Amino acid sequence: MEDSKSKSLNFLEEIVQTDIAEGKYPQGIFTRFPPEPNGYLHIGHAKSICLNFGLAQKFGGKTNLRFDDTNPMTEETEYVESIKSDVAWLGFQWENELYASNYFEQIYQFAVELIRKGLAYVDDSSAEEIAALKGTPTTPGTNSPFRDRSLDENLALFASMRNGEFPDGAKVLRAKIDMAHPNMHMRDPLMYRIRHVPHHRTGNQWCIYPMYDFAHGQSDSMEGITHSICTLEFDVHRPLYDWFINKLEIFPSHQYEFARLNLSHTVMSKRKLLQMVNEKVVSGWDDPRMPTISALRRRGFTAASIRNFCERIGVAKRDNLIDISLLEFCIREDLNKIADRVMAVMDPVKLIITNYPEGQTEDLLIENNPEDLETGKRVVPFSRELYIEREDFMVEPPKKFFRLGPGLQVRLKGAYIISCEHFELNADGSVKEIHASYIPESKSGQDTSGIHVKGTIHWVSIPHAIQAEVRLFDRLLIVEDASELGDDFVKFINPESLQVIESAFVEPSLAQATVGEAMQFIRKGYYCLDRDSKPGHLVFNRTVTLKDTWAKEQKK
RNA sequence: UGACCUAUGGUGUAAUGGUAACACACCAGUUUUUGGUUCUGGUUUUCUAGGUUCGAAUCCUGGUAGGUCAACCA
Repeated sequence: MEDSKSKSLNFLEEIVQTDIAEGKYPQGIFTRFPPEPNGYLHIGHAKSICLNFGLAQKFGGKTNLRFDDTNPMTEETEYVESIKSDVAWLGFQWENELYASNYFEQIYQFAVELIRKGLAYVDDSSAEEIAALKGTPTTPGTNSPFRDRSLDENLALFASMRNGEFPDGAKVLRAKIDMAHPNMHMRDPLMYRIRHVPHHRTGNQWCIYPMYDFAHGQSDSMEGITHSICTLEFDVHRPLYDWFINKLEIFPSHQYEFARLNLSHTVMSKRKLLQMVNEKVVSGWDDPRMPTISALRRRGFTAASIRNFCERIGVAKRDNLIDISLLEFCIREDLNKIADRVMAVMDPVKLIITNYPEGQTEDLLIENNPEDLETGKRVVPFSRELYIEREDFMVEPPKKFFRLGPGLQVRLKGAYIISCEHFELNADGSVKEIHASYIPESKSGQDTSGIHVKGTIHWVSIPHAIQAEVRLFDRLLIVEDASELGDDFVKFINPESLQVIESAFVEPSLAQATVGEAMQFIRKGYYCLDRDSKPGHLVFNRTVTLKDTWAKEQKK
C-alpha cells in the first residue's frame, strides 16, 4: 500500500476501522452532519463537518446532510440555505439532503409503538411540576401521578394531542424508564411536546413535535447511519439514544462523542455570537472578525485552509483550546502558494526620485508569485514620484534597520536601488517628503551596479496609484480563553480587532481585482477584495498579516 | 455529594506493554530583490501515590484536577 506509512488513525477512525474489519457493516459506513437550522455555521461546525465527511471518505462510506428541525420556534429556511452553501463551499458533497421533519409521521408511529409496549405515557403535569418531580443529580426523582395510565387511555390521549385538542404545554408524552436513574436523562424523558407553531417545512401539519432525544437517534437509524458522531455534551444522552433504538428494535446506529473545538481569542457559542450581532459590536454574522464560516470566507480564508486546520487540530475526547495562531499558519501556508503578489502602501509618505525625469513613466515587469513562476509577470508603472510606507523611513535609523534613512540605500521592489539624499518635515515634525536618487544601472533583472542592499521596500507610483479603503482585522478578543467570561465578554473585545484605513494606495493592476480574490500585499499580509467595493471605491480585507520578525525584534 | 467523560512540552495531537514523537508557537542560524518563503538546529513533556510486569504514558486501585448532566432547546 502506498500510504502504509500513513499517520496513525484518530480514535474515531480506529472505531470505524475495527468495525469494518469485523464485518459489522457490509453495506458500508454512513455518517451524517446534523445541524439545527437556527443559525450560521462556525469553525466548530467545520470540525464536525470535516470529521463526518472525512470519516466516510476515508473508509468508502457516505455522508448525509440532515437538518435537525424538530423545534419550529427557532428554525428558518434562511438558515437551511446558508448551511447548505457553507458545507458546499467547504468542499463536501452530501449523499442526501434530509430533514428530521421528513420523518415526523414515522417518529409518531414509533411513539405509538412504545405506548403499546407500555414504555411511554401521556403526562398532564406542567413543566414546573415535571421539573419538581425530576429530583437532582444526587437525589432520585418521583413518579408522576399520570405514570400508570392505561394503554388505551395513553393511545387516545396521544392521538388527541396530535389532533390539536390541547393547548401548548397541556400534555407531553414521556418515556417510562426510571425516575431514580442516576443519569438524569433516563428519568422519564420527554418525547413529544405540544407546539401550535407553524414549521418551516411542514407548515401547520403538526402541532406536536418530537424532542431531540426522540428524533435524532430515530433519524440516524432510519437513514442507516452507522457512526453517529457528536460532541461530548451528548455523552450522557447515549444511554437514552440506545434505549429508544433497543426498545423500538430498529437499525442500531451508534453514537460516539468527541471534544468540541475551542479557539483562543474568540467566542464560539451561538449565544455570544448572537449577542455581538445584536449589540452591534460586529456588523453582522459575516463580519470578518467572527468565527463563522461565512465571515472567514469573506475575510479571505480558503476552504482548503480550513480543512487543513481541522486536520491538524486532530480529534480526541479532552477539552482543548486551540491557539488561533495555528489557524493563521494554515491560511498563510495556503495563500503563500496561490496568492499573487501586489504592492499597496497603507500609510503613504512621498518619495521623489530627484534624478528621474519629470513626466516619465516606465512599465516594469514584476513576477506575480515567486513561489510559482508559472503565474507570470504583470506591468507595474514607475515614475518620479512614489509613495512608500511611512514606517520604511526613519530619520534616525537604528543599526539593524534595513530600510531607508538619511544616507541609506534600499531597493524599490522590482525597480531600482535608491539612495536617500534628504528629507523635509511637516510643522508637526512628521516626515513630509523624502528625496532620493536612483541608480539607473541597478534596474531589477539587469542590475550591473554591483551594489548590494539589505532591504527591499514596496512602493506605488503616485500618478498611477488607486486610492482604496483597507480594513485591518485582528484577533477578536484580548484574552486567550473566553470560556470563563460571561455576558460582559464584550469588554474584552480587542479594540484593534478592526482598523479602517480610509486612504491607502494600491498599484493600478488592482482595478481588475474581483471580490474574494486572494492576494498578497508585499511585506504586509494577505488581503482580498471585499464585497462592499464599488466602482471607484475599492475595499480590501486583511485576511492575515505576514509573519513579522522585524516587529518582534523591535519589541525586545 | 450522584452518574458519566477526561488528564502527555506553552498549545494541540501521536506512541495500541518495549528508545516519548509530530505540528503550531518560541529561540538561533541559512536562503532570499518580501525582515515573507525555504532549509537546518535548539529549548520545553507523560497529574499524583501505590500495584501488576523483566519492562508502564499505556493495564489495575486510590487520590487530585478539569469538564458534562437536573430546557416542553439541540
